[in-house]
Amino acid sequence: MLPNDTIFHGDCGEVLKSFPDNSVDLIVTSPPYADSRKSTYGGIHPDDYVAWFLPRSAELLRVLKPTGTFILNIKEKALNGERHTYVLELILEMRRQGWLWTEEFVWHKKNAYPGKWSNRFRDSWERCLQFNKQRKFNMYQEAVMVPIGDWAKTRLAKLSETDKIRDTSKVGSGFGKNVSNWTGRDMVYPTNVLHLAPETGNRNHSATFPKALPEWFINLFTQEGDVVLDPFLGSGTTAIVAKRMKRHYNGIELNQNYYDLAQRELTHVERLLL
Amino acid sequence: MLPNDTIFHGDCGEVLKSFPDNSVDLIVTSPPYADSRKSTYGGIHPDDYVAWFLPRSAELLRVLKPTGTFILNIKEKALNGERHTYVLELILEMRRQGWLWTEEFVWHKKNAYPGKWSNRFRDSWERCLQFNKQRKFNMYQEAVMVPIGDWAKTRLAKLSETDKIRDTSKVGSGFGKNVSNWTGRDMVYPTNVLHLAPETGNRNHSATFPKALPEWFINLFTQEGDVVLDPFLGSGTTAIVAKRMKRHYNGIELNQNYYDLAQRELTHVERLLL
DNA sequence: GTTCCGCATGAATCGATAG
DNA sequence: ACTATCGATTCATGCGGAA
Repeated sequence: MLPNDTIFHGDCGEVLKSFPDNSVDLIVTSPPYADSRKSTYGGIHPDDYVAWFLPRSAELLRVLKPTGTFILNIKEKALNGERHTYVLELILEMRRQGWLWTEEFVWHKKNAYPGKWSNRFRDSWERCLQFNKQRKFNMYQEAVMVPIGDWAKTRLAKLSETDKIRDTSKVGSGFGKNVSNWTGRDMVYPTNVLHLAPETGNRNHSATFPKALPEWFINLFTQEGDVVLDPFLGSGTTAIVAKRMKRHYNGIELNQNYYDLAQRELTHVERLLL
Repeated sequence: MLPNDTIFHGDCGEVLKSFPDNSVDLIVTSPPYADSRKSTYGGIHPDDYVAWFLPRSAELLRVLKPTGTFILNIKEKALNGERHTYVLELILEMRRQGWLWTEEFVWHKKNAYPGKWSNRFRDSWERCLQFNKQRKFNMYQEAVMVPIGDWAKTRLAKLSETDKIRDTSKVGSGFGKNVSNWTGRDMVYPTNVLHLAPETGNRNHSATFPKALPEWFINLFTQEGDVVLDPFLGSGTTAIVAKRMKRHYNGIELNQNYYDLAQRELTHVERLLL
């Protein structure tokens, strides 16, 4: 049996072995980027990244339902003046593993990390790779429809966290539907480019994973009561968002501090929702 | 000798052989996309694309100056419900050929044409892959600076004491800043995400390659008098823009109709410039 | 309660210098 | 020669306290 609404402390490559086959509707995660969070994770060298990731993605392939989706938020770093190729190689290897590479969304980060270099500009986008087990999968496009016009800037990016909490408690059906309630029929489907600002104010976790990102994919690929898994949970963003949206969550986190933090946050959120 | 301001009729794989080594400052092109412009180009199947492209990129590597840059505007198509992997494979193979993969710019097409599919949204972005021969290349960043955001007006109006010195981040990210460095700035450097609307008006060429795209890269990677090459010239956009910007151009086009069209347009532009 | 304003923060990368 | 560490660079946001 798949445990519901649980987070685990450990390496997802190990923890996932206790999960049953075909039990998760959506995996959405942002794994540790190569060599970047050295102080908190082991710091995997770019050259070793694919070999490190593949056993874990094999487990993810096993636990995902045939109609489910895997969203992988990742970006290769620049090394010796070049973009490293490990993400490209990862896509090719995951296909050999049995995954279908359905789509690549662009997450455009408006307030990207500052800096100036002689040979490149600031990197203001990341990949959100969509993988599936089969060509037919669950997708609820109506749940992420947006007002005609500049959808992301005017709606998604501007909603503050308190706005979302208020809306959730009032309507209780997730934030995408609320938007459609307000604006009536002038709605269109979005594109594969997402405009979201990373949250820079989080003092507890160095990696910015804005709530709106998992929220958008949870709306798009799941319904209420479905199971969302984040095998690299970090400070718990995905689980918190899933819980608020009335989905079941499962999360795995290796780092003790993040695990504790996620536990605390989730307890807090669950109390709020009662 | 490299001919200046000339366009050639033929396959660039052949025509380029008459070009001398190390003679071009910037190559910017949008090659025929796999299998998409079948009626006009032969239609290379996605599975054959890499093998078709590599001999041509080998010639491009030869003719490019060591300080030069190659910008390849390309996007893989969706086939059987998946994104095809030929662009990823092409990047890996071009590196084996000797290219450095310096950067991947995202061209966000704001007015992407509408459409609805059961398993994906509209594709509103394309890759602009930057390749170089060596880690040191010519880049004129000042030429593409953009106006600073509105935030600066209020933020920089009054500086605190910490704003005037180098203030190191407390979280150990190693990032320090001196806010007073920004005062008096009107223009800032852009990021690696380009926001340009495709031009819809050109009925003569099936691929939309807006003038602003080659223009931006010509500004960034060349100075007046430099040589710009487009080995898949199409209706001549790159050559026309280069000419207007006082760069020398060379173009190659296989299709007779596009070749004639580009000739006519260029004659017209050159007359205007006199 | 609402708006305004000050301020810390961030999945970064390169080149130089040191071991 | 090859790796490790360190300093320099600089944009836009959301939060919290003040008005």
